[in-house]
Parts: sequence; C-alpha cells; structure tokens
Amino acid sequence: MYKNHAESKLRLERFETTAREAGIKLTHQRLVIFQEIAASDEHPDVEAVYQAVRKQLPTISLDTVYRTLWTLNDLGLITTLSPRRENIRFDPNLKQHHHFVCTNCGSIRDFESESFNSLAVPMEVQKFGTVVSTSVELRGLCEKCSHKRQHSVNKNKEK
Amino acid sequence: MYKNHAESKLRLERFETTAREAGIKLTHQRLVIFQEIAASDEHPDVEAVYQAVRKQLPTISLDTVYRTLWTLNDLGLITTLSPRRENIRFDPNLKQHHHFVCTNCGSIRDFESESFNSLAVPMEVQKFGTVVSTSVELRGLCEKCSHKRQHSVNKNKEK
DNA sequence: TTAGGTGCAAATTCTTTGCACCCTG
DNA sequence: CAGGGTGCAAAGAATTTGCACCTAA
Repeated sequence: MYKNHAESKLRLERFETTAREAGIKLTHQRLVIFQEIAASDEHPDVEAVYQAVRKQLPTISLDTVYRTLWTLNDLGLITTLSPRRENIRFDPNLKQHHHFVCTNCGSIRDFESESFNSLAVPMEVQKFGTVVSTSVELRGLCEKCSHKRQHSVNKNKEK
Repeated sequence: MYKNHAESKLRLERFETTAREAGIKLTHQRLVIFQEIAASDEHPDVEAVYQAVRKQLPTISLDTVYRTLWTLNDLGLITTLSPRRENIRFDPNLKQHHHFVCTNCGSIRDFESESFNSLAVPMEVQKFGTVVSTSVELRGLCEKCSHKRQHSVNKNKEK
C-alpha cells in the first residue's frame, strides 16, 4: 500500500517547509498523520486515517485527526476529492491526476495521463465559468470486487 | 433553472412505467419529489429537494425525502454523483454526461460531449479493474462566484 | 515562557429507524 | 381491505466545538 520512498520523503520535506512558513507547529501528531496520508496510495477517509495513526499513537483523538486534515488541506498540502466539506476523502497527490473509482466498494485509485490532462474545454462549458482544472473519473469494478461479485452485492459500503 | 418540458415529461413517464413494473406505489409524495428532481438542471442534495418539495407539500417529512431518493436510486431512475452512501447529491440525468464543478460554492452543471464520452482507457488503468463509464469533471469558478470572488471567500459552503 | 495544539466530552448536524396510522392498488 | 408508504419522534452516525492542560519553538 506504499508509494515509493523518494516520493513520500519529498512530500514530508514539503510539509516541513510549508508548516514552518505558515508558522504552525510541527507536532508529533501532525507528523504522523501527514506521513500516514503521504505514504498512502489510497484516498482514506477520516476514519481510515484515524485507525492507521492509532497504531503509532494510540492516544490520539479523532478530532485531532479531523483538525489536522483540514489544516493540511488549508495549507494546500493535500486536497479533498470533492469540493464540499461534507464529502471527505483526502488526496495527498498534488500532481494533476485522474481517478478510477470502484462503484461497488468505493475504493479510488490514482493514475496519470498526459492526454487526459489537456482535454479541450467545450464552448458550452465556458459560459458556466472559468475552468481551472480537469480530471477524468473512470468508474467500474475493481479487481477485488470483480471476483467477489457473484457472492455479495453489498450496498456500496467499503469499510 | 428548468430543463425543457419535453425532457422532464419523458422522465416522468419513465418513472411511472418503472414504478409500475417494480410494483411500488405511485404516491403523491413520490410524484412530487420525482418531478422536482427531474425538472432540475442542478444536482440538489437532500435538503434542497426537501425545501423545494415543501412548497407543494408542506407536511412532507424529511425522512420521506431520504427514503424516496434512495428508492429512485435503487430503481435506476436517478443516480448519485458519488458512489458512496455518505456523499449525497442526486442526478436525474441518465444520459452519459460530464460535470462542471464550482470549487467555491460547490454547484455542479451538466454538459455533454461526444469526445469526452469516448476517451481511451489507459493501459495502466486496465489492471485496476473493468471500466464501465467515463466522466470528466472540470473544476473552476462559476459565473456567480467569479463576480463575488473579491468580496467573500467563504469556505465552500453553498447553501 | 507562551501561544498554539491536543484530548476529552459535550454539542451539533446529518441520516436512519421503529411504530402507528394512512392511502394506493 | 391489505400491504406498502408516510409522518413523527427518537436513535445513531459523523463532524465540530469549548475548555483545561500540554508542548514545540
């Protein structure tokens, strides 16, 4: 479940620099939370981050995880998969990228694609507003769910 | 904010047929809720549907709105914008389409595009699973928010 | 040393459920 | 008139907040 070391080390350095610039403290909790999410290839929700972080910091509280994730988001160190506060899944990947979403279990995988990065914005859309970024979402069944398919058709619950 | 009449009439007919086939009752509440969402060009959340429907049925309860929307979803008459139960925004547009999302206020507009419909699935993604549908999400600032921008930079709250 | 950060518990908000009554088919 | 559907109120989740203590800088 881990990205290559170089990438997550880079992310960590960026975190330290940005935090210092923003004048926020590099607490133990923040470091662990950030490392956890930066090392991840997935797009964990708050609960998933909380569970993972607890392995290293058993006394951490759920609200600290919430606060820290929003702090990281405000610092621009991670993004969320949806623009609204309610729908929270965090994404440590700041490079332009695209998503494969499993419609059965809800898991999300990143991928990169030059051609998807540079899609032409249709005329029609230009009257809606100004486009800042473009991303493609491919929906389907992930490997795991393709296999399980015949047994259980659950109601889109991953956890 | 209303689509052309023909389209929403078509949607209504589909609703009646499908409901009859599925053996569920065509209650007054369901009709009003479905019409409200089918006539809409937006992607309302539960609260928005509730408020709109209350104008016609002041005594309707919020839980009926929830139940009805999930029923419509299960019947395949509407879809949600996210595959997970938590993140609810409903979409009455069953045609393949794409979204323009305002990162400031969270509003979402549909648009259609032949070329976006038929993007080639990258090799890399094929190992994640089977792709069933493709949609493009363009993010940016909508007209309204471009104008308001200098005054208020709110925290992604639409309502 | 001290302001910002954390943990805890309580508050708020969002969504679902149990149950008695109602209405479509 | 029977069974599914609704409204209400209460339960359950998810998320945020107030406050006293703690710790990085």
